[in-house]
Amino acid sequence: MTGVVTFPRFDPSVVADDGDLRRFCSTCAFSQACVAEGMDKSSLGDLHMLVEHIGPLHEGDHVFREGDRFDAIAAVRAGTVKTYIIDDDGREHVLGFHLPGEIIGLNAIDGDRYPCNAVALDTVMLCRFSFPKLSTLASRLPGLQKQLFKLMSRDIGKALQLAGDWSADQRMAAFLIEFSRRLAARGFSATRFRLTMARTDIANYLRLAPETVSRVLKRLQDDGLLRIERREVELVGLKALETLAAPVLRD
Amino acid sequence: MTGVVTFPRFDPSVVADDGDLRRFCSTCAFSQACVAEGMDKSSLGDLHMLVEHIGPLHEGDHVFREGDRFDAIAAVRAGTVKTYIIDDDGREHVLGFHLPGEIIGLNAIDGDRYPCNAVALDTVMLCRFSFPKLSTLASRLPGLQKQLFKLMSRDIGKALQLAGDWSADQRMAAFLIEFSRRLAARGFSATRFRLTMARTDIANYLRLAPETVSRVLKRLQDDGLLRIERREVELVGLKALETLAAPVLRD
DNA sequence: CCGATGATTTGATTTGGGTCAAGGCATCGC
DNA sequence: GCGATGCCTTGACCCAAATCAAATCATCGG
Repeated sequence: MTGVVTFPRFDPSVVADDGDLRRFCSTCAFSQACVAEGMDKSSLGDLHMLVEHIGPLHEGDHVFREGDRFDAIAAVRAGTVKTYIIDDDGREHVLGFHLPGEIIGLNAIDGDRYPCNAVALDTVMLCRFSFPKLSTLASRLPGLQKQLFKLMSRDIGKALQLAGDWSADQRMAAFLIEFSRRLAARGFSATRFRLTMARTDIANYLRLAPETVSRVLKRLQDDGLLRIERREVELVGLKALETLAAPVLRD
Repeated sequence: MTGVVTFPRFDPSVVADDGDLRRFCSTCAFSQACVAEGMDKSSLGDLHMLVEHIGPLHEGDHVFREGDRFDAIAAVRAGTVKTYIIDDDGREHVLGFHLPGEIIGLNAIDGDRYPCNAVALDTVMLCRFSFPKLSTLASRLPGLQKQLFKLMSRDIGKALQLAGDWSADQRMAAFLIEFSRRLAARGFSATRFRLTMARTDIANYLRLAPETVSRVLKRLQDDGLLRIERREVELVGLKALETLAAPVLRD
């Protein structure tokens, strides 16, 4: 890969310096989705009443840690959050990467403590929602309730997808395609982007060794399906990658 | 294993012949849990108003199939339900086994069709809850809403557990211990029980080959951790099995 | 009882991905 | 600039579990 490729990047400072975070939040994916699910727009104010704006958090800062008392879920507003656990042998298991508009903490609702850690991979802004308050509000706003049900249901499906029995190539392709789609849904390029996480994180997410991640990426590059240089990725053979990922993503 | 061991078994006919299914349902785990989450007992009637009793289904009967229009979740009242998908190569991926008191269909809420199949492994009785009606009711009954949130949150955690990177022995031990605990919670023996599913089902659930399941069980038996004869199991070394399963179950 | 059928076990062999070890290559503080 | 640091890649080798093949066992219809 010659001539350094430039990638569109989400720049949190655009938001952070905006001065009116509430205005941003009113257009955030979570609020929008609630409205899409039938929540009256006039209720957005109620929802925003209980939002607490958090951030900016910097790379390595934790949103919460395993064992912390659970009292709130959070919508990522900018940046990437990694959720993970450390097992008895000190191995890290990455549970997910969370992009702007996505919710973290849904797996903590059952139980009074967070069952995992959440750490910022870059500069992160969050909307924090007290969960007791949110569920009280959800009783009054069916659109909000429905959106919460949907989000949790989706997370079950995503986790089961990850749990499936797939080859290293299939896992990697599915990861790249899914990441690409999530970026595209946020207005970024589906074919050129920057990975916000280290190879080790990808490995721990896909349950592979970092060496395997490296080798699979090299193989996909040699086969002309993608170009990758450090964390900059270009998906050249999007179709072929989608075919490879199809059984995992079920589409 | 000489002298045939007898195992306590859940006999659905006891319920099916009871004649008053509603009475049974009023004491089912789901309703009880809603009350435990703060739902007023006087609201049990409202909940039962929208229950539709299904069954008995027999071994091999499907509760729903992938692609069916989603309109209801169901609480297992008796028997065991297996949820699974078939991938492009015709391989079966088992998503879960569901015992009395457990809910199936929660991963279908996001989307208008069931994303998986659900089949009876033995004689099954179900309580069917229209999901639109249930969520409407949940708006009025915070205890019910809370219980639904918790159940879904728990399912996310369970799925992520299954997704972890564990050895065949750890997976098998975790499966047995979890199954044992779920039976114990329903008043059955924690150490002697009958597996309601085939080796192949266990294999497809744990993402192992059936031959591996067989070999792991043999090894655990040779090591004195359990005795198994066809589907009858006795957990002899419960402590040792729990130790083996601990990193998976995180306890 | 008997053959058929499907589930399970057992043995032999293969292999995908892990582990170990060694370099390469950006980035950063001094 | 330059060594230190951490991340990433590459190569050699190994192993847990898969695959392939075949035998055993339980169940069941007739």
